[in-house]
This record gives sequence, structure tokens and C-alpha cells, in this order.
Amino acid sequence: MVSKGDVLIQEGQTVNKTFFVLSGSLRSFCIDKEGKEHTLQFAIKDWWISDFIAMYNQVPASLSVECISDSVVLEFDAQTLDQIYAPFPEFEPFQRKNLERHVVALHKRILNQLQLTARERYQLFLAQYPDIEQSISNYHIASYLGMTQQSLSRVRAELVKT
Amino acid sequence: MVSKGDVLIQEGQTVNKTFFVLSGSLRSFCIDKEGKEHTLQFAIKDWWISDFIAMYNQVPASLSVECISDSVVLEFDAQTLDQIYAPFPEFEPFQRKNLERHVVALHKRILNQLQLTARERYQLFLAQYPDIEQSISNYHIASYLGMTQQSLSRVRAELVKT
DNA sequence: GTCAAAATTTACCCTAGGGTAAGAAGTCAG
DNA sequence: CTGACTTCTTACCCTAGGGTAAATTTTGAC
Repeated sequence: MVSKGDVLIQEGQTVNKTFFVLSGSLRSFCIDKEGKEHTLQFAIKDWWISDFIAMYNQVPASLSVECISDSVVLEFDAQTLDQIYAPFPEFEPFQRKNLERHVVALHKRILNQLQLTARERYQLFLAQYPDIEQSISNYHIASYLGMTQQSLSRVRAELVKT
Repeated sequence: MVSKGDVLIQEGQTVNKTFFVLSGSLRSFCIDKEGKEHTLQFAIKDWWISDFIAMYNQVPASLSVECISDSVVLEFDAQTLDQIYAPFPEFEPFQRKNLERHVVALHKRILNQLQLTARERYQLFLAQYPDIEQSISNYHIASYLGMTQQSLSRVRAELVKT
């Protein structure tokens, strides 16, 4: 059980944990040189979240993972997880499918970012995560979609009019 | 052996092939509703390329894979590859590492797109792929970095001045 | 080489979205 | 309910980068 605002991974630290979300919502984000936050990922029920760049490459975290609403998560140690594969080889295909799905999701996101306008990205976000929207602040959604909260607010105002 | 301009995967078709590059260069891209191309991925020596969205999800290709310069690639059938895991379980961790690296690369790309300017993205691209640049047209690089070729040209002109 | 076709650069103006800041609306502790 | 704090909206102007198009350079076939 973690509470809103709790930081599970802090930028700069070594990462050997990954979290599986049972309930609630979290996000991973970085802070750029001007102090602006950029959300890489949201995680809700049944999603994994961590700083995968840091974990897979064994480098200090460039991301932070923060709790957006009170959540229940399972914490896994990366090393322990790595050792699961030897005694339980049936876990391999499971994890492989997971990674494949992750790659697909990321490819889609990159393509969307390349070809859609701010407005289209927001509409797609609403369609994909119809329920996530209530629990997540405007500001966080904007930083995930690659726009300012002011732009998102403008887009929302336009959509209401239509 | 495939020649410059050859299309290995065509948007719309069913995808059950993935390619491993021995030499040369290829790219995967989509065409948006206005007819603009967006490059999702380049592949050079030792990289894999396909339409992973289509292959993993068993849906028609939204991407095309095209040969940028004369190349030598190995073609793998997705089903065959899937069946390799049973007799050769040692292939699993290998593929898992591959996917993990892929996820890391995609995370980095998304973060770069969120926080860097056009100029910074181009400079980073040059640093990451110092040799790729000669063999790939300006137009393709621009469509990968999420800007027009005119913008890229402007950025390059500025960089020469400095 | 010569010519055509393609790629790149440059120049012009234009627009989507950013920056700053002020106001409005929720949210919540007491 | 009240005041403090946070989030969201609106309004203003501004800028990075897009669109169009023409000029230039590069490439490649013959």
C-alpha cells in the first residue's frame, strides 16, 4: 500500500526494483534541464512500472516513479526476477509476450507523436484510457502527451464547444 | 540481397516476416492521412526490422519496410521463430535481452522527443549514428526526428555557422 | 561530358502551440 | 463556513517550426 505523492523510485538512485500495480495509479517521469516534467508512462491495474532504462542498463535512474493516487503495488527485485527463469522456464514465454506488448505500445506512441496534432493525441488518449482521466491531473496528462497544460486546457475547451 | 528501393513489407499486407540486417540499411515508416511519411525505425548491421505492431498483434501492416541502400538481410518467418523456443530454450534469454534493449531504446526516444528541440534531436542523432548519416537522405532523417526536411536543412545551416 | 530527375537549400509568410500572468474554480483543513 | 492551497482556464503576445515555392546542388543515366 502506497499513498498519493509517495516516490517509489527517485531520479539518480540505482534501480533494482520493478512494480506491478494491483490498484491505483502511478507514473514515471523525468525532469529536463529547465525543470519541466515529462511523463513517460502511466501505470494502472495489471501494469508494470519502473525506470526500465536504468534497470536494464544498470545505470542510475533518470526517471522518478511517483504515486498519483493511493495504490497497492507488488514490489519485485530485478535480480530475483532474473533468477526465476532458471527454475521456472515456463515464465520465459510469459515475460517475452509482456515485452512484445510493451514494444508494440511504444511503437504506437511514437507514431502517434509523429503524426497527430495536440488535439488528436488528447482525443486518442481519452479513447484509450476512458477511466484513467478522472484520477489524473490535467498537468500530468499534458506532460505525457507532449504539450503544456495550457494547450491541453485550450483543446478541452474547443472539444466542449463542438 | 535486396536493392535500394525494394519494399520488403508493404502497408496493408499480413506480416509474418522479420528481417535481420547483415549489411546495408533499411527503414520502416508509415504514411499519414495527408500523405506525409513518418519513419519509425532505421536498421543497420545487426538490427532487426519488421512491422512489429502487425507481427505481434496479427493485424495488417500499418508500416512499410523499405531498403535505403543495397543490403543483405536474413529473412525469418515469425511462426518458425516462435517454434525455435521449444527445442532451443537457450534462445529465450537471448530474445528477452533483445526485447529489453528495444524497450530501452524506445523509452529514450520518447523522452528525447518530449524534451529536446529539433536542433538538439538532430545533434543527438548525429552523435548516436555518426556513420548512418551519409547513407540516409535528409528527408528520411527529418521524418524520423519529427520535423520537415526544410527545418532539418535550416538546423544544419545553423550548425555549420557555429 | 550532357541532360533530366532528385535532393537540398533558401526565402517568404503563416500557424500550432509555448510562456507568462492573471483570474476562476475546486479542494480541504480547521 | 472560511481561508489557504492547488488546479484549471483564459488572455495576451511570442517563437519554433510548418507550408509553399523557387533556386541551387547533387546524382545518375546515357
